[in-house]
Amino acid sequence: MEPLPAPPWRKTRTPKPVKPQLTQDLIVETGQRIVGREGLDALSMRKVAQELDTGPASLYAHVANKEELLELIYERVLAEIEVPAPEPERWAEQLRETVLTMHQVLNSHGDIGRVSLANVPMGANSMRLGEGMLAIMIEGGVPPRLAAIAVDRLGMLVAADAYEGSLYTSQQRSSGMDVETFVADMFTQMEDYLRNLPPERFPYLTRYAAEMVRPSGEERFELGLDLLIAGLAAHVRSD
Amino acid sequence: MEPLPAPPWRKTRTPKPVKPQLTQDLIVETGQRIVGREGLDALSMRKVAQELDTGPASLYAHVANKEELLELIYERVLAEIEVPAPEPERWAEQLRETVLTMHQVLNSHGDIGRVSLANVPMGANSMRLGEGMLAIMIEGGVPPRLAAIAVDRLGMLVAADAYEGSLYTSQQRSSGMDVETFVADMFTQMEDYLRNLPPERFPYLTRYAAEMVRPSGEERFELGLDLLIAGLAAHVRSD
DNA sequence: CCTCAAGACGAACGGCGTTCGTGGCAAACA
DNA sequence: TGTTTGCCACGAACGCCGTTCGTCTTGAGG
Repeated sequence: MEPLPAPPWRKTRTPKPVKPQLTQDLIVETGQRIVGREGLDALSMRKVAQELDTGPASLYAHVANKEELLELIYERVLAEIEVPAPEPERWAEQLRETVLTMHQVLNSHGDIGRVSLANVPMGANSMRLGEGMLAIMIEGGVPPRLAAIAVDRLGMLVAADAYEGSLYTSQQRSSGMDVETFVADMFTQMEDYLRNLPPERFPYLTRYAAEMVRPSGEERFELGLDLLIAGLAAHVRSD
Repeated sequence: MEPLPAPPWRKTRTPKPVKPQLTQDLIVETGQRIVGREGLDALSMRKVAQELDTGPASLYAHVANKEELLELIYERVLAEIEVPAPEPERWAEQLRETVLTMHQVLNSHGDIGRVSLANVPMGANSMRLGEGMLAIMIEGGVPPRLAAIAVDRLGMLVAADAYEGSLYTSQQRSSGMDVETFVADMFTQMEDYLRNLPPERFPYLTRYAAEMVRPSGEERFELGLDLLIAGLAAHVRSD
């Protein structure tokens, strides 16, 4: 049945407010919500469009392509992170806290951190964070050449960790189990696998299976971070 | 025109050797060749099949899915890497050399190293390398708990670096320029970008733009590696 | 009231990983 | 030797994906 033409005496109220106008902000926000809820791999232009009750082609008026959308989401998340003003005596702690905050904020938005591995981020907030870490290290006495590369390596550490973390969450998501039993299951499986390797070829792996498998993602990250900072610290006194 | 039936007096020689029988090895080798030539993103099941003069469905008799194919290629490349028997006095140098060899071998096969970021590798050669590094560190006096996590972090470092490297090569590939001019161009562009940031908000980035941009991928990798090893070394004496 | 640029969007293109069902062939069995 | 049986090859298709083209709508400026 075809819709009748509206009676002319009824004021045709504009049906606009039902569908809030499409803007870049709205698109980025929607993308961020999807990544946070279902992970980076689940983000597609089509899904963003669907969530906004439109077709995928409509997005391209506000966003150049998927890559740009990802960078915009990434930048939006980075905005949550603050960097302290340098206190030279406390440079190591400040650096540690800053990177841990990055790690924590990024991981609280799914695996969005992976983005900085696929594109070299150049947005305002990436620059702000880079500037902040560089300042902390240089004021703390880290040689500038070292500090510059350290910024790069620390960013990589955070990003790679987000990637690794995304593996487990995606596997867990598709397994249907709740997080705790899944993690427990996986741990015991991997530990068993290592422990049952042929001990004559793998004496160390079989012996230290627990040490390989047990530490949580957070412990691993902190330890890797501390190793890096310790390495930096070794260059402060002698220079 | 339909082919005539072959005259019965001609010995019908089996046309087999023209198309060497499909095996897993052949598939993996072909995949490895494609990754080495065009990069990981260019590898598709369809392309492998095409290179073998068949359809994509044929591959699934020998390989469970794309992920398994990637792991098999990765394992095949790892086979080229040897790990030395531990000499406790030289643990740091041995570790450094081993990781550098990993980095170098993996990078000589395109960006195949990225695979270990997307799946936790569990193949024979991954185990062999893990065992080797663990042995070197523990015999050198690194506390086992630390050594176990270090294996993980070092693997991540190599993988993430392969990922980062793949960005530049893919961009360079699509730009059509030769490697050197592309790298030179990109360096000056990034350095200019950093140097021309508003200096009151970014005093350090503008001042140390050269230090941020100049070091080559190889220098960055070695430096990050050395920082990690230095961090490890700090734990050897005191334990 | 007309013009015209910009946003919205349906449809389609070419690609992807994977599955289904069929067909043929060679080895195992009778 | 004749028959069965199980495996491998493969064409076709499904349901995704990012992106583009051309058309339509709409609202602001002249």
